[in-house]
Amino acid sequence: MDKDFVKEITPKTQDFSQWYVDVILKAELADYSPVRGCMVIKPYGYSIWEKMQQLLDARFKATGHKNAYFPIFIPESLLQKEAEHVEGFAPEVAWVTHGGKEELAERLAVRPTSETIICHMYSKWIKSWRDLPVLLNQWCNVVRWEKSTKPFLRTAEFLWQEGHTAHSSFEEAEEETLRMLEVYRDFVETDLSIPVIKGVKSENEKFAGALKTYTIETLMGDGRALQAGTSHNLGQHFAKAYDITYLDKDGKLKYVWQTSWGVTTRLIGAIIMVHGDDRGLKLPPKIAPIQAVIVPIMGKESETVLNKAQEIYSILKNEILIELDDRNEYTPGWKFNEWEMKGVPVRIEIGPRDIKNQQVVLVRRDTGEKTVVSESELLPRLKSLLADIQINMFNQAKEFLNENIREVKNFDEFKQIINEKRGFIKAHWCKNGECEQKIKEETGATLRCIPFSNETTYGKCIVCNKETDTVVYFAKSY
RNA sequence: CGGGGCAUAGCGCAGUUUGGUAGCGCACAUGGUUUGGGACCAUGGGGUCGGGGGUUCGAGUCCCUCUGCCCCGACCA
Repeated sequence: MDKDFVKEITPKTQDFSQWYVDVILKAELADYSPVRGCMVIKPYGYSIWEKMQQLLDARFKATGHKNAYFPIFIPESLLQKEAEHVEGFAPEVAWVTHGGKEELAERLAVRPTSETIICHMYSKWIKSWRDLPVLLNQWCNVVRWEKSTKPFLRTAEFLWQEGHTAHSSFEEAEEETLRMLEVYRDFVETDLSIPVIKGVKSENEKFAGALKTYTIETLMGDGRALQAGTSHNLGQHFAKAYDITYLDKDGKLKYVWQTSWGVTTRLIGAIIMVHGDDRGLKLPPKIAPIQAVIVPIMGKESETVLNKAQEIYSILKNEILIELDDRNEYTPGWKFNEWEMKGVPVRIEIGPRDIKNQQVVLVRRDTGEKTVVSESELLPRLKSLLADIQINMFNQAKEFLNENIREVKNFDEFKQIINEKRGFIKAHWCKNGECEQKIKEETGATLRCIPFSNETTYGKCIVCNKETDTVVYFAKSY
């Protein structure tokens, strides 16, 4: 029961990167396109994104945000107003220089992110303290001319949501930044079953133009970290560059305080790399476009079996996301493999034997465990099974994360673990950028985040030996 | 952008050393038998051998060049 059922997928342990690409192609999540660095998200992959959109959008609405849409093109002059921001994004901006045959008077950037154009509009819209806060979100595509790409994790064009808010005080902006980080944590942990580490980015790693960047960091199956979502407190950097001012209650003209936050289709890559196994994708029920699939085992009594399968399908379809695989050209075994590859959380088998006993067989994708359930109890059992899978997948991933967080006391130990085991390394750090840089240069690991924590432990910076109370996470990352 | 590898049917490959009729497995189509972990038989369709240029009577094969993809670094969600 454990291996060799799916020959088309390279085993994870043999070549993790190849395994990842195999799963994407075999599960029909995406395909390569004729455009360098750009992929096609196929219907099955896109339906996962649609579920993410639903689940996140509901949370954004619940926290008072409204959706809007801003242009994909940004005039060069507008992009250049915030110095740090331009410098950060300049190397990966795509430019439109012509409209038809006419050369444009001013080049247009294809948005790498929308702070600049949104800030331009905010400066027109915001006049009074009564206009604040502004709480907007945009679902769109962005383009970053990346040098090396990988499906979902890093593509030249990708889909995301970007929240952009404006507030009347630092405290309020900070509160919003942390609120949305918590929304992301809740979404990723509850709905995607992926445990995260919440924290703040170092000065070197923060978003270009931000005051502070908060992050949720996750760990992939090969021991590399992945930034799963970020929330930025932009301070007044953009407000000053784009002249976003309002007249406050006290009659004084003041700059607004801003935030921005985003998650992307990269999260689909995270689901694959955190949960997937040698048989393919494994989807947490809450994000699965198909939560259960009915595979009828037809044989000689095909009509009876199919009728029963259809009857069960029509009852369940109002309750969960379910599909009936009544294709006659494939054998049950073939279908089992196919749906496992696609990560469907539960398979329902119905065959002649089951009909005789008024039962069905439930098989869970996360553990492979089979249970026989009487037909009358099917719905409640199925619902509790889905809930159980959701939690079990989180627990499995959490266990893996915990096993792969290692605390080190010195740089030698650090290097050894990065080379042999990867994962997150917890270490004391003196908050000096040079020590951080040295670690990056000598090991390839970066400072992923400074975790939120109420405990303070004193120790020595693993690079310079200076006494410090700060413990941070390092890892090799995607 | 540096280092390495690969490119022949939808996919995986052989053929390249030694130039001489484009092959195999899977997938696909049709018909039949099957169906509780990738069934079988029969018949059939599908190729500018990644693109361009060159050498040659003749190039998948030799030479030059461009492009794409994968892996490892640097840069990034």
